[in-house]
Amino acid sequence: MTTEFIKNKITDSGLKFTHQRWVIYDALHQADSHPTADQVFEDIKSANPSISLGTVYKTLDSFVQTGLIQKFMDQNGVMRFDAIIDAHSHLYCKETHEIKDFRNEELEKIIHNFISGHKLKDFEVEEVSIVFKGRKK
Amino acid sequence: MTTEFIKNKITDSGLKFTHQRWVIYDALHQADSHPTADQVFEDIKSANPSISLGTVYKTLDSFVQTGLIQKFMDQNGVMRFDAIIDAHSHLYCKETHEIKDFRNEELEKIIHNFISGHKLKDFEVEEVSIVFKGRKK
DNA sequence: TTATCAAATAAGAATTATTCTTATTTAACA
DNA sequence: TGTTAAATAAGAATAATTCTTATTTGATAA
Ligand SMILES: [Mn+2]
Ligand SMILES: [Mn+2]
Ligand SMILES: [Zn+2]
Ligand SMILES: [Zn+2]
Repeated sequence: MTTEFIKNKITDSGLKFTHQRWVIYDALHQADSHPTADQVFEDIKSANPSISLGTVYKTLDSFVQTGLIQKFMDQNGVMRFDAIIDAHSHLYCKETHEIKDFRNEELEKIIHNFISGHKLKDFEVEEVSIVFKGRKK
Repeated sequence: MTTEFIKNKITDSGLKFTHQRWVIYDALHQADSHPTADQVFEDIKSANPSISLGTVYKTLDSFVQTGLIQKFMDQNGVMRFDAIIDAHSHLYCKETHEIKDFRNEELEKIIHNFISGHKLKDFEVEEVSIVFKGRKK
């Protein structure tokens, strides 16, 4: 993922291109876990000593608003950010609080079929969140 | 659900029976939504003016510890409590933040089968959380 | 029934992830 | 290169939850 590619991602979504936005997007994209705002901040602050945590929050949130990234709450009430935007599930480890992606087409298809076949008359489903909770071994 | 029945639930789980525990369990059980600790507190405080919010938190948590109730995080990072302990899914309204139960045996069976058929070698699944996010109409 | 004591509660302080406010800086564009 | 709206840094404010401690209470046994 080149600097130019990231720059285009950001400008295409209608946001000004800034150093902070580049660094934050890059850090999130390279993270294999699903970092919190604070973890992103820790990742980048040694190389960017003047960056502020408030900016990390605000920037991540504008990325969410423009559809560049996703966010969701974890079991501890902390926001987690995800550079992957297409439908996928998560494995949550109750011990380490790590969250790993679980991509499985069959599961996505099963759920999609289930929703199509069970239209609820008083609720419009927009997205489905599936979290497998347990512990890694 | 009689007072005696609630009392037995509480004492059978190894907890002392107290007025606060009775009132809190009763309030949660009567709630059709999935109330927050603060909502439970609001529900009961006019009839129990000396009860404290800290007690509501602590009591709900000991109910969770003994398996009497469940709890989970909502999308806003607020704990929600659920008197229903068997497996079921939830509908989350993005507008009102209401959470409704969605009980569907077919879905539970589909998910159960999926897990049995896809044992992950480095992760032990203990529970599955399925939330349909959208809006009520 | 009454005394005992571990457990539960009330009150308020502390914690912490997140949001808000405001002065300063900067990217985009004319 | 100057203008300006938007972005940022810094720190204060917020709010759900947890923690601390003094007081009260439920369960048990004398
Ligand atoms: Mn919070
Ligand atoms: Mn919190
Ligand atoms: Zn993910
Ligand atoms: Zn429920």
